[in-house]
Amino acid sequence: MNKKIVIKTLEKIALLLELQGENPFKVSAFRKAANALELDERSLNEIEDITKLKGIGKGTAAVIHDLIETGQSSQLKELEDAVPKGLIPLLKLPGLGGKKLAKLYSELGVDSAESLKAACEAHQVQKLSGFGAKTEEKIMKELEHFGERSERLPIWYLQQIVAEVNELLNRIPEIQKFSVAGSFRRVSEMSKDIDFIVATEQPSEVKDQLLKQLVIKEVVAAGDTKVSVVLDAEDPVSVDFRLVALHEYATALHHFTGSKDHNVRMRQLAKEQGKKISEYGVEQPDGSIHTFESEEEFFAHFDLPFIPPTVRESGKELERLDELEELVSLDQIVADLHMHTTWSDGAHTVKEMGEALIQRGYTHGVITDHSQYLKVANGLTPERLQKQRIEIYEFNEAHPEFRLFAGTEMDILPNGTLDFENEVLKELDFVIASIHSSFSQPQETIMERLHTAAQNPYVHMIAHPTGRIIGQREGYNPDMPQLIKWAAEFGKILELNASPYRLDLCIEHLMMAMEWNVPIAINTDAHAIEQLDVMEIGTKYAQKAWLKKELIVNTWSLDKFETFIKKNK
DNA sequence: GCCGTTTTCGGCCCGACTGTTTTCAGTCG
Repeated sequence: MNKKIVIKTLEKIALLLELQGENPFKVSAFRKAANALELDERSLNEIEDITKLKGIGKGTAAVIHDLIETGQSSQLKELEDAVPKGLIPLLKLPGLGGKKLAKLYSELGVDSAESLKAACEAHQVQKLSGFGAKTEEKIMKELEHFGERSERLPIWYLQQIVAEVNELLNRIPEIQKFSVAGSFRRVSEMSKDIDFIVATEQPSEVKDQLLKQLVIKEVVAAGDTKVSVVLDAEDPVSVDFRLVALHEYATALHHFTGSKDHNVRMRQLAKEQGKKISEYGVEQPDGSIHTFESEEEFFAHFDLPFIPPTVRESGKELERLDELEELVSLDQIVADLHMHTTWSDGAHTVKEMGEALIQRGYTHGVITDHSQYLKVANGLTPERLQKQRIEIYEFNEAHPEFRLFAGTEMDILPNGTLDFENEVLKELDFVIASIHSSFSQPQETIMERLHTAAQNPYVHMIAHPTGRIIGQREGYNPDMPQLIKWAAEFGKILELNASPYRLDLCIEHLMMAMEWNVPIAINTDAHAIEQLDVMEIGTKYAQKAWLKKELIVNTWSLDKFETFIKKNK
């Protein structure tokens, strides 16, 4: 039995229980069980007693055994019979959870977006207890955009899918080389599908393996050059696999990485030289087909430097070749200025995070746990902050080759004040100010809050300045041109939060910040060591905005950084 | 449903927010 299927089954049961309005703790028990399995590195066969795993008890173990023995879960089947399929996507409507949907279903027979809409239009919904006219109105409004929602999927969601597929492709011995392509490779915020280029001499064997090992909802095409499927994930994802010969790999990768406009521009350029580009190679004036070992060689064939996928967008990049060298790349990053530890809501200790930074070859970093206001995140009081500082300085004594700074991610409170007094802030090496609450205040109020932070002499940086979550929420809608001007005026850093959930600032605002010479810090906001990896996404995203590396604070040397953070003291 | 124990039942993160209510349930992060 495939462990993935077990995990998915437990998660599906949780979802359906939720829709029945079940006890939320029971629902989360199934999710926890799924999570426990996911976190355990062993395969199902290697786990002797599954109930020994924290989070798996009698009930969930029974589901798992049922699944292993019979190949299916009777509990899931029962639930699927009891809960209409059309209700599942409705859980995504903001304001509708399991209980409300359960009520809509049992009282009004709502079982799909269509029937929900009809019930709203007939003003049936507002008659239910717990519902009112406002709720009904809100549901109707949300339903308008409902269909469009899943057409494009956010990078943070696709990232997990890509990681899983990568792992699978790695395990197929007939595959010589592979890479993700398409807009995901270009680090787009949203993509409608995922493309993979696979080099192999045995396409039909690879095809069979793919069809066998992927968790597939629908097979769209299954030939020897292209396998196209819809994966059965939480949000179904279209994935195309292009199977090519090794010598075609570079041109295929380039072709399917796009963008369309970039390819058009490249083909124009080729035509001027009497050549023709296709996914299979470059046709020379004499009709012969030229192929390449790598994309670098491909570009060199046209006397071009390597153009990173991230900037292959409008075609205009071919006129900005001299700027390519100024773009930031991961190996120039020497610091991470925003991360959490077990002192607040992080998973690893100060020591563990610090050592992880050293291992990445960084020269310095800042520990920035949450401040006292954020009680759910176990935010630090001034007293705990002081204790933490001792731990940080002890770390520095033990690691003279590296420098860890003591910082905070301090909340900008809803009432416009800061979570710490200046007395507290001035003891810290680095101060981040962030908004985590009352997103729906009017812009004017939000800007007053941000202004307080921007003009405070002890604040160094504003983190995730808009508060957006890609594809999920807009954030608190600050007046960004104004905030950027303040940052320039008061000498503050603005963050490019590298988490794929955020990528905040966005490209447009990064470009604006660059015009104003505002320094940008690309930070992971890591809550665990593994999340330090998102620095790669962050630097690639910075490339998309053509951000010049001298403006990027974490390419600065330790000396330069230290001079900058001390200048206000 | 799981866990842990002051060992078989109460807590599970918990507080803000919203839209209902008229003291609170459901949702959300």
